[in-house]
Amino acid sequence: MGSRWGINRTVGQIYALLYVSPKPLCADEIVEALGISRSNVSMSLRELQAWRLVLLSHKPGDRREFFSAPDDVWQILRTLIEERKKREIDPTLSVLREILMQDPQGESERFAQRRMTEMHGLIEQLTTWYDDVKQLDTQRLATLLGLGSRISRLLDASDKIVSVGRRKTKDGKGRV
Amino acid sequence: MGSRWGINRTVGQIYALLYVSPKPLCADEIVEALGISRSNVSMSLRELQAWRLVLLSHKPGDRREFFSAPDDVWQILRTLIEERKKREIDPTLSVLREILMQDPQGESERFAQRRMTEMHGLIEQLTTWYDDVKQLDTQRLATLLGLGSRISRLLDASDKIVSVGRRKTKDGKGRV
DNA sequence: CACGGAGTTCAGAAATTTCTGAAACTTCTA
DNA sequence: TAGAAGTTTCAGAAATTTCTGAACTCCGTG
Repeated sequence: MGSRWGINRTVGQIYALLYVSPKPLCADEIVEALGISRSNVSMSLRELQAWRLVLLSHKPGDRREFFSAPDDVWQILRTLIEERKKREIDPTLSVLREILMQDPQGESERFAQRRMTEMHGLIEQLTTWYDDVKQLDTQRLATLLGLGSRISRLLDASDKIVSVGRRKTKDGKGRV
Repeated sequence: MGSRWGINRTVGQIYALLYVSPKPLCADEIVEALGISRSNVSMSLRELQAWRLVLLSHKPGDRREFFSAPDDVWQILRTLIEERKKREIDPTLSVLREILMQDPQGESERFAQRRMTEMHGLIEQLTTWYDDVKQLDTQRLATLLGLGSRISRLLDASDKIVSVGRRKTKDGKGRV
């Protein structure tokens, strides 16, 4: 299924298996379930650990390691996004910053820099927003999502809250 | 640079080139600039068109086609997200739905279905939210992003707006 | 209606990514 | 300290993806 989450096919398969499995699995159980090599499982689990997507557990008197996915899907999503940001967005941002440090040579360079400044600004706005929003607990996040189209009306109200500061709002409608 | 946007390296390079280029380019100019084969450029441009990421233009008395990226980065982002959703999220959702139609056989199947229901719910919540938010014009979207951490406080206020309906809010603070 | 420039197609080559088996390593136990 | 059970590593094999050159289509022109 969806193997375009920044991880490869096998890793995805293993994670899907752990996700739907009612109890933690050990490496050999995964080998058997998916028909892939032991070493592949080992490397893939290592990868999942690097992504902090799996939980490790042990049974008393058993040396094997058992793996499972977190219970909370929201938590999984948060981890996934956090890791992707770390691996993809952050490096992109710093490359962009480096380029923007240099002085542009000639007209087309200037244009290119302007464009990259725009791109940088966009990404930075998004990550700033994300860094804020990720602080919210899942409950509130769900409320925010559920708000949906009403968000627009609310925005108008917030224009006032923000611009007028702490003064009382007169109504919930807003302008435009 | 960032070639993990669901498109391949060359396509990314070409798009980056178009993005920073002050004027539309024709296929041969891209060949020359990037040192890749004509056929590769042709196929990559085709791909970019399929993603609706490029604009096509012509010069009078010239049969060649000229390509460029939209001026507005926000618009580029919107298109990118929309297309990825169409290609990745939507198919995932329908596969999930299909699976959830079937009756689970046995205990572990039941568990698996519960898990998939959770996943389905999560994705649906996110896409519903997205479908709403994408209606907003860029101006408002920027405001929403800029709101950042204040969003939390606002959420508490919105609890009231939503639950009390259209009545006037007493202050912008909220509780907690 | 043959020519040439522009664009496209596609089979195989090249590059990249992923997977495997065999050997090495680690711990625990007897 | 030998060995059993589990895990890890890694060089090369296999699979997949991407790229290319050569042939082809599609116009408009002289």
